[in-house]
Amino acid sequence: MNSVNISTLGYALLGLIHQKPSSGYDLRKTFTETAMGSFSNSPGAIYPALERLEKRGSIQSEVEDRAGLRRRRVYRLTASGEKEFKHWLAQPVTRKEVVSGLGELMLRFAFMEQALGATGAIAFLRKFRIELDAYVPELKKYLEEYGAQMPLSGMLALDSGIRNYETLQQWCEYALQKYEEAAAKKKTSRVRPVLNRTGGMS
Amino acid sequence: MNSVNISTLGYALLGLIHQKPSSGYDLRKTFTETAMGSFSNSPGAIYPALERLEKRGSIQSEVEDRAGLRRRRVYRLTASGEKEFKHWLAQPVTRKEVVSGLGELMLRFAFMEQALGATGAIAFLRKFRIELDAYVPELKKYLEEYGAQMPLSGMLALDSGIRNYETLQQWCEYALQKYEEAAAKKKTSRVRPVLNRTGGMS
DNA sequence: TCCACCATGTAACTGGTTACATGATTAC
DNA sequence: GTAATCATGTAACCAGTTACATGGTGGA
Repeated sequence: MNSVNISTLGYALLGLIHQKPSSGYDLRKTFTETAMGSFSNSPGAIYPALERLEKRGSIQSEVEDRAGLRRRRVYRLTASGEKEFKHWLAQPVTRKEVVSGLGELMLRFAFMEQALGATGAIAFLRKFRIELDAYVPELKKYLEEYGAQMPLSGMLALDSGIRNYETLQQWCEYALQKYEEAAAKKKTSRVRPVLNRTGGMS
Repeated sequence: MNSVNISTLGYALLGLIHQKPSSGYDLRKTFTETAMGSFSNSPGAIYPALERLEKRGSIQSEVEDRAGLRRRRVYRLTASGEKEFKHWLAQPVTRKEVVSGLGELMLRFAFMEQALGATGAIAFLRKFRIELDAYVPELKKYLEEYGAQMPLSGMLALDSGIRNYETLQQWCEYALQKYEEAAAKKKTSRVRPVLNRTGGMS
């Protein structure tokens, strides 16, 4: 538990390593090949970030020396790293993040279930919805007040932002519903619920 | 025309100064009070950014010494600054920006009309739509392929991203329509079109 | 032989964050 | 006199970008 903060990239790495012990190369591949493309896959970002995390004691590495292939340094979470990761996940959704940190917010949510379970995900969604419900009317009011004196493209840009937040509101409802469904299934069948693909995701 | 690149914040400043010559304090206020809240309003970001822009010759300052109030340094665009600004605006919409630079993209659009006119805005929207139309199916395919093996929250996070891009597609249509309307009005009435507020923005 | 892929690093640079410093004016 | 607002700066720190370096393995 060092004093310096962990960056968004750092948490993304913690989350992926939490899923499965990985090497720097694995992580880079994840960033290039999966939908996490918003993160940089450059070695100059990832390897130093891993070093920092190791230095602060959140992860620890082990060199895997396999015949043939080049040795790879595989990282796994330490107990304190897992604690930090969960603490990050459990952070309440703030207004500030809703305004300018949506990416990190969604990252948190993506990792949430695996580390905090459905309960954590639901709590997150509820708080998120509250913040969205407070923010959207403000944006609309702003558009109404100043829209007329803006050039059309400025007005439309603002409108685009509002639409995005409204879409998030709808998404919150949808996601909460999905969790309710999953909970109901669990209750009746006593079996780990399989994803219900009816109704079409997206 | 220095060699170093201008950051997103730099372009945001150029755009605002292009609208109206401003002091650092004015610009900070804009970031705190308007919908441009995603930019930092900290003096440690803005004043150095203004200095850099001035050093490279994109803006130039003049100290306004008004009786009573503290002197303020007011910046305005130079000819070369305006050229750089317009060049940035005219940049084609790339896949990369669609994936991880949406913020800058919308910033560009917001400033577009005022500097490049409706023609520029329309060209932007068309290219944007093409990139979105190419990207959205890829995301959906990815969700279909890997969604089942992801935890529900991961799947939902991805779904949220897809919804956002779909909303942008719809927004593109809407925006293009608005520009067509504006063009039609201009043609028939030969008057600078007033914003049509019917149909409800957002 | 040379390319593609596996795999890890380093070094220079730079822009943004946080926090502190300063000082004038207006209103209470 | 003191708080709020106007107004501009500086300094330490740090993370990420770009680009380069290195080297092993397998296949064409």
